[in-house]
Amino acid sequence: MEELARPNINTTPVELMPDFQFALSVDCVIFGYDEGVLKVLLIESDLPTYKGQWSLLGDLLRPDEDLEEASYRVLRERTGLTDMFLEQVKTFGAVNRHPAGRVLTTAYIALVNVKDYQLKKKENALQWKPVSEIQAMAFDHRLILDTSLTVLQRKIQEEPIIFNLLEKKFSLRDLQHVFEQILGVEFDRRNFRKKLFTTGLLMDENEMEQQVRHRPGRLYSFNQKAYEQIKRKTFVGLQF
Amino acid sequence: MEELARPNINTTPVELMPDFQFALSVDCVIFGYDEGVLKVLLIESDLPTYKGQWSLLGDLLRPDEDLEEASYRVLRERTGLTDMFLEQVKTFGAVNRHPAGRVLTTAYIALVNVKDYQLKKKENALQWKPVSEIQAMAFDHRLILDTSLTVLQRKIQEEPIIFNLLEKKFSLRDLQHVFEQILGVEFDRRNFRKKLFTTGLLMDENEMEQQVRHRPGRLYSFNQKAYEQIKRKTFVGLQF
DNA sequence: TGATATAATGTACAAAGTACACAATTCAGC
DNA sequence: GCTGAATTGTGTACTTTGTACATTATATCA
Repeated sequence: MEELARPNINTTPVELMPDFQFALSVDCVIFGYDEGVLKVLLIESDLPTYKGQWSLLGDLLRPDEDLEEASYRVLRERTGLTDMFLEQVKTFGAVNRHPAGRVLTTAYIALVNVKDYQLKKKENALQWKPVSEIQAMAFDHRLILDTSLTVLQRKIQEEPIIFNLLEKKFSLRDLQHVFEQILGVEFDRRNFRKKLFTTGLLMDENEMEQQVRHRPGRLYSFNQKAYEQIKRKTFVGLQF
Repeated sequence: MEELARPNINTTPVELMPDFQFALSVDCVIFGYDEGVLKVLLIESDLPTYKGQWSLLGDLLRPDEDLEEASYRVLRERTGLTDMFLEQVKTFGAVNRHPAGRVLTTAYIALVNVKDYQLKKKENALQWKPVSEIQAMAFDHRLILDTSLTVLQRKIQEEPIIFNLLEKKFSLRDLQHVFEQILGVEFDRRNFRKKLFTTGLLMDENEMEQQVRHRPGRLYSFNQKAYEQIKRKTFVGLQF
């Protein structure tokens, strides 16, 4: 029971000025699915310590800005996209994680459809890198990426967020391949279709794939309304 | 694409001094299971804004301290406990969440066995409150509590962390009741037993309950070694 | 028109989840 | 020492979900 008499921020009025000595940043782990491969959007760092290494897209939090707002801003400034799926993952607070001083960072996962986003030529330092090919990264960004990928793997099994990686209309083959890429497993095609159809979350668009060099498949879209109705019945069960 | 030329913390060497103007805190949502009820350890606030309202246990992050370390320190200082289950939940960063200035807070969930912890008389502002009876709280702590409870509900279904709330040796009745308290559902007793036994995570202690006014039940403990071996086979399946 | 690539479909079996009832044991109170 | 109250411990039939697996159909390309 050390230091119990010390003024506490939650219980005692204190002058905080000497405590305002941290910087905060947000880092966005922007996932995209492109040509059958899970990729993440990275940028080359110019910091002396990490010259030429890949880094996540992030920026400092501003004094008048919510954390959520900051992550949206980074996404918007870097990709031009708005309205993408974005969710907080974790805050990384190791003392020496940033060479400029005590900077803590809150990581966000974003899921974007790479077809909605064309890389600007001016931003040639930005690159979609296949997740499986990424080696070392600047700062603790490799740890952040690994953590985010684990969270993504869990979340796509619990909520139908994976559709954010695909175009509005998609084939079941595409859908299955995204799952397989992210989870690192393979599904039986017939069982996968059966499972997905029984969720009731797929809406038949009555259209076929175009310009494929094989028999075209039907196109489906995510039925948001059906999901809103289903999701109230929260699942309870033990699975460890 | 606003402000792309602006120096960026991840890519460009910048002088950060003017950006170090945030304070950080950790807040611990300390759950305990006591006499059949899920409780959380709270403290009364003395801040003028929240006089007399209940608040989570938290403290300011120190300049030389990892986030994790800070949350362990709060737990240790307040409860005298070490080695409890502790896990980060989320960081709350609304601009006006703290009256003293721009203070962001990272919430941690802790699971403790209340039998290990006896409230000190000096700390009479501390109290175990049944989660179901908590109304308004100081700051955004009600939001933090609600978020943490949701996370706890998810996590106890995915990992065998619930044993942290019980004594080393427990009856299946106790175990079932903790699950039911946290999840807000009721299980069939026979099916619950069957399910738990087939996990292979219960070790029969060959002891019986003492001093109960009914037929005593067998006591079990959590088999950590069995879990270490099982958990490699990560489960894959869709359940939305 | 033949080769290649993938779509679409169903069934049998195994595993897991669910619903449900009765005898046995301990203590408390008389 | 008997009775009532509370709870333990156990099994089976049924339903639902998951899994393994092969054939025909349709489009493009050469």
